[in-house]
Amino acid sequence: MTPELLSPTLPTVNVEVLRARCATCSMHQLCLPMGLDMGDMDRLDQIIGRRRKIARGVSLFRIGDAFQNLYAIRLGHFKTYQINPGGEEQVTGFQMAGELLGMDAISADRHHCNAVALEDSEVCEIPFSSLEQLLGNMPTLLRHFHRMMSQEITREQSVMLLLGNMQATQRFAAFIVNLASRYEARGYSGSNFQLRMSREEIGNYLGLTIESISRLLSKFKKEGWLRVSNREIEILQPAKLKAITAGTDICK
Amino acid sequence: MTPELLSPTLPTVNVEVLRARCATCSMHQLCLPMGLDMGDMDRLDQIIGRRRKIARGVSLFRIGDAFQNLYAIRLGHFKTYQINPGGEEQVTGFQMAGELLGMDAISADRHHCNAVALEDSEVCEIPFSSLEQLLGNMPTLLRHFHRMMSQEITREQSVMLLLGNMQATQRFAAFIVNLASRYEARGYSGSNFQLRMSREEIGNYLGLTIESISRLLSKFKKEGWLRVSNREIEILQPAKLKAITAGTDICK
DNA sequence: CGCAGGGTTGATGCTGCTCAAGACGGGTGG
DNA sequence: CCACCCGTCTTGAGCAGCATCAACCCTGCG
Repeated sequence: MTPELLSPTLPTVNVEVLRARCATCSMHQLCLPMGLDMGDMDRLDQIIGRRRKIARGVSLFRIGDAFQNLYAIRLGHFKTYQINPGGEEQVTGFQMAGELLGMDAISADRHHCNAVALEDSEVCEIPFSSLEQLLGNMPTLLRHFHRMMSQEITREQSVMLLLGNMQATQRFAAFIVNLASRYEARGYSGSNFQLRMSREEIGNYLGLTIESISRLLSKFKKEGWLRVSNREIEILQPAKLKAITAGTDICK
Repeated sequence: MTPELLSPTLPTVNVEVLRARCATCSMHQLCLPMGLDMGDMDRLDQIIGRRRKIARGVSLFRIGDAFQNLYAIRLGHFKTYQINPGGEEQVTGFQMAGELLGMDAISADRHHCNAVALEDSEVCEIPFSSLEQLLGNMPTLLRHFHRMMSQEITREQSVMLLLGNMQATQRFAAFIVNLASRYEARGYSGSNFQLRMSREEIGNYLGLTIESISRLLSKFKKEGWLRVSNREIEILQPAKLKAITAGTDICK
């Protein structure tokens, strides 16, 4: 692949593989290998299966699929959603690079949600049985894996809080603030970013309709808290948004 | 303690300790030791700390407490709740015997929610650092622990679904059906049981007010789906409740 | 140019919240 | 034993926040 990049004077190295090692991945400080030394990171690398490209709109896994792998997102964004018996979606989360997908499948050996790429993305396939073996021998990895699972639990608890007792304005502010902080943690701007999801997906996630999201965006724009253009977001008053999220500022 | 129970002709055995072993606990087929052989169960027993009694209304842990232990419920019921910045509670779950408390604290070494006994209860204290060491040497235990964490994730996802796109009637039916199935899994009646939580706690959990819960109970009674007397519940039409939960039956 | 998909805005209505009053049940003290 | 009280629960009336329905706009694309 792309052989023109390989100078003949250099030793032959498979570029794909090189690119794909944990040690050279920009997410290794957030992702599973966090805190591992080089030796351990190599051992982890060895069990990781394919690095797969997932095109926008394509499913990584679906409800009911047999559980084989966890997936670490290298690049891009995903949404996960469940289907209620009436056939309607419920978005349960938006995931970005450095996050792990599929942990809900461990309990029953089947996936409980669908995961779809919101844009062209890349993931690392982590065969769970191999990972579990490795965990037995690598306390640092074990610890970090538990932290990631636990993080998923606390993340969901905060969504429960959001859905259970916040008003629409507060929910939406919380959503924006949450995205901003996650981009910041990844070294991107926390004040300028693009929404990778549609209004409909946001509304579904927040337990609101698409119209409500649209109105909220208009209002946040009118109030001067945000600059909005299509899916482009600029946060103009981060403190205000945080205050609304916190409920300090009861502004409808 | 209770020396009158110890016949002088039998070898002296500490009754408290006997009572407290995993192997003799009625919950060992649901709880952490599930699937362990006797040897492994003994090793697990050895790391387990105190068996503590928690009186009704007393906190097992609070938000911000340093994380030391997970807790397995031997007996009784708990609720977990978060506090939003406005000081209001949001109940995030009700736990019963055989379930594990505290897994959300692994990620940050601090508890993220409060856990309060809904009635006089008993828990086993499981020092997490010891548990993690043990997990490295006991693949079966490791597997089951991951299943339990994953179960917590899927449980919360289904609450998100409930809060995100169900109507009040459906939420409440889902709540009752969920309780029933959990009692059944524990060998209790799935059609006759007592609510251990107040109307207010139910409402808070389901994102509804106490008045709504009260009205829903009255309605379910009037429709002949439930018999209700104070906190005593008898399910008269389980199929109906399941249909409402599933959304098959759009009955408001 | 026309179309499709996504987004915005307005008018109206319903579900569940708020506020208020009263009932019930269990516990306490006279 | 009754009177009283308190917390919990029930029921009713009115209201508001968000959903629903509908029309329209914008943008990209064939």
